[in-house]
Amino acid sequence: MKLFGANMDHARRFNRRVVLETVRLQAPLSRAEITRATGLAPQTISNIIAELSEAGLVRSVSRRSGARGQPAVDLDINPDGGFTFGVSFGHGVLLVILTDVAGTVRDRAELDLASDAPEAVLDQISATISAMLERQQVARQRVWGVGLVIPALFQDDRLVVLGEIALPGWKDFPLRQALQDKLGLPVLLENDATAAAIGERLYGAGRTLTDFAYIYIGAGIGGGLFLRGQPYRGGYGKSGEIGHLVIDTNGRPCPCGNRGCLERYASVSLALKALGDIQAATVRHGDLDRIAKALEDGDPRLLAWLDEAAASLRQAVVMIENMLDPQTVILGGVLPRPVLEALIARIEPLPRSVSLNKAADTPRLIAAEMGPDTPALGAATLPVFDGMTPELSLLFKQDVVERI
Amino acid sequence: MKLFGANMDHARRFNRRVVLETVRLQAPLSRAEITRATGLAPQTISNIIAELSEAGLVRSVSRRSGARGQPAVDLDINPDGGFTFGVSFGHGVLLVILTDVAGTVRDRAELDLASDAPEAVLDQISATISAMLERQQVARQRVWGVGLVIPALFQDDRLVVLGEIALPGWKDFPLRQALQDKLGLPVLLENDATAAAIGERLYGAGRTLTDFAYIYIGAGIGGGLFLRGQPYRGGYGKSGEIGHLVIDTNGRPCPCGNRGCLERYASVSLALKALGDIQAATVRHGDLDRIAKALEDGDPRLLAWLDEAAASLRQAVVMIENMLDPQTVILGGVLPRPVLEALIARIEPLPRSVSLNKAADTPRLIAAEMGPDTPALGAATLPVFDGMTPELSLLFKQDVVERI
DNA sequence: TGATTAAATCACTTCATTGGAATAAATAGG
DNA sequence: CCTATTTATTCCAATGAAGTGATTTAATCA
Repeated sequence: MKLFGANMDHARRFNRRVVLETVRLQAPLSRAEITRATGLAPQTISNIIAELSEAGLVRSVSRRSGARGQPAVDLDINPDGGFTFGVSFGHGVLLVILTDVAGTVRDRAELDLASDAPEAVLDQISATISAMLERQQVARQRVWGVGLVIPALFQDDRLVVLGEIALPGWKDFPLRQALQDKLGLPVLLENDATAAAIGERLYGAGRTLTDFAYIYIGAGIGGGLFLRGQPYRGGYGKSGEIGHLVIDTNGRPCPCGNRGCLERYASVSLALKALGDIQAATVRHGDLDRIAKALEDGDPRLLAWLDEAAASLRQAVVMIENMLDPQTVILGGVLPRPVLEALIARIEPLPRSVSLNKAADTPRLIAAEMGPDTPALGAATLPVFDGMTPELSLLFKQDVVERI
Repeated sequence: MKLFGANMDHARRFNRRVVLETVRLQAPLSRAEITRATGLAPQTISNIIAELSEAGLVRSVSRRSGARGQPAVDLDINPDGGFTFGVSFGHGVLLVILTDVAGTVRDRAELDLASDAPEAVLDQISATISAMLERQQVARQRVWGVGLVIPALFQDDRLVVLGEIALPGWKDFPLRQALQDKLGLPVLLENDATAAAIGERLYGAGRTLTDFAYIYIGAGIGGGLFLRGQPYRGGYGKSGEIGHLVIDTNGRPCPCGNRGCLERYASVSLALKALGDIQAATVRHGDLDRIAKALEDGDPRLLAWLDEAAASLRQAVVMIENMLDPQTVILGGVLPRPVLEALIARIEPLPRSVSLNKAADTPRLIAAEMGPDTPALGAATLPVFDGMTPELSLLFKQDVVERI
């Protein structure tokens, strides 16, 4: 265990990030307001803003008027300050999204995967990204990085399989490094749930939260944790495997070896099975629309699944609350919004937990704001988070790419 | 949400703590070794050590020889650098412990509580502390603070009750502030499980760990989390309520309103009930010896309790692992060591979880090292942790007492 | 004994934040 | 319309933290 000391340079970089994050969350705001928000001296803010403007990350938007005194110049994040790609695949579909640092989607491509082989998939990703840069007239050096999301856990960039294997052939493939080498851009690898949590934190329901748990409903169930303003990946990088929380000791057997795991009751695969889809191990194109349609039609098979999923998720929420006492629990994933809302309606009211006593204005369970593109959107936020978020410990890491 | 900027003074205080923590964990070591461990410049370390020696926190112990070059001067923590008190009560007994900053117990007093009224208890604590300072010839200004542990959760220093009330009459009493005013010393309040986790982290089984969960077996069951090298208290300060993890959906009803909570299967109270103690809601003097004796005698009632407790704890461990992927889970509390070991032996082997794939040299479940005085010992570590641990965020807090 | 090696310190430099004074640009009030 | 007031921002020099490079100290090695 090595503890690193701090120096002026660390403080400098940390402060740039603090200012950037403050602007991001509270824009539009003036230099004077940043001063008050950060506790730094006005002169310091002036210097930092000058630098950030120079770098094209922050821009002046307007002069305020109406109040006394010299009118404040409002600042916000310059969307053209940088771009990131978000890539997700694993549902038989490859989704590539180009966003700017303000979180706006600039381009989007949805393709059928040509092959299941790792090399072929990487080629397809690379070609799509190059075409998109060309089409949007974005220079490669203005791209902060590429976020890659796969529905699995990993440790040191290698897949870890618990239970059934979602992606055979990928287990020992050095995915991140291979893509990074091919693209010449920094690549960040993350599991779907954690990426979604980061996305909600940057642009969605978790914007102002520091501590929350994200329950991700995809083909399986995943969990992403955000603790003390940072994603929590656990001692070995595999935290949030809430799909295997045991909901019913004598319940359905699970490939993981236990019985009654959450994932055996609430997942998109199971919803599809309930609707009569036999090959529902992976979620394929159009499946989500089918689920939305079934809800609209009041299909009793879907409603039965909803009830069962809600009952098991209710327990999972209480367990998470009792263990972590988060500010809130966010429920999200690939489900269409109406289905998600129907699910939440059925989960409530929640039973007692430590969260009962908290301020009444924070609901215990809320819906994620990103839509069904969640995996790719979450992926796209990874480089932004990595380059913007102030956490001194980040600055000691060797491989952090500094954008400021 | 307010984000604070850093300045040189923060870096300074942070680095003092980094050096102190490095010495604490790796002593004896030389200035040159600290340089290599922290990444700071030799001159910086020289300056910092000079300061810390001046303040009496670090001392030179010996000159090394045998190697070439100028012989290194080994340093370690000066035990006389500071003292802390640890106070626990709530088992009908008041326990006060005096330790130095190196973690050595200097004095210890175990008293029957004269009364259950808050004011009377505080008077008794205050008198005991004064007498102990007198007896050990320690000046009050050399005391870093007083740690106070009670077997309950709180939010903003006020008790939060979930289920049965352990300490009637205390609910809205401003415990921490009242004791602090009475003693003229900083008082830190913590729940039993988190304090025990901090204690294990500083001096026990968690010394070299950054991420672990502590399962505390007392009258009830509590949990203390240590994540990224810091105690995790949750969004509202009540994390770790693992006594109410649901182990069996259709199990025994719990006063919290749910069924099958862990606390209904594994706790000292239940062990005592199993041994025929009718009034076992609170654990009283001598009860723990009785349990140890029952194990020695092979009392079948205790063995049955052990089996049941082990089965439920086994599930809890797996849930914690799947949710947080900690480096390890530490089982501790007030149980006598042989009983604790018998319990762990019955919990193993653990079923599958994400922790299966981790390095084989780290066991998934280990026993805490502090003995039955755990609550008071954990309490005593609170001021040490608060004054020594390097975490930049701590330095932004207004009420942190700086010892360096 | 002199060369070599490593630890620790001395004198000086670097640089991000800071503090105080100065400047700019609006409103409020007479 | 003019002046006082208020607030935002910037100029300039000061502060104080870590860092650098040369130097001193004290051991082993040959």
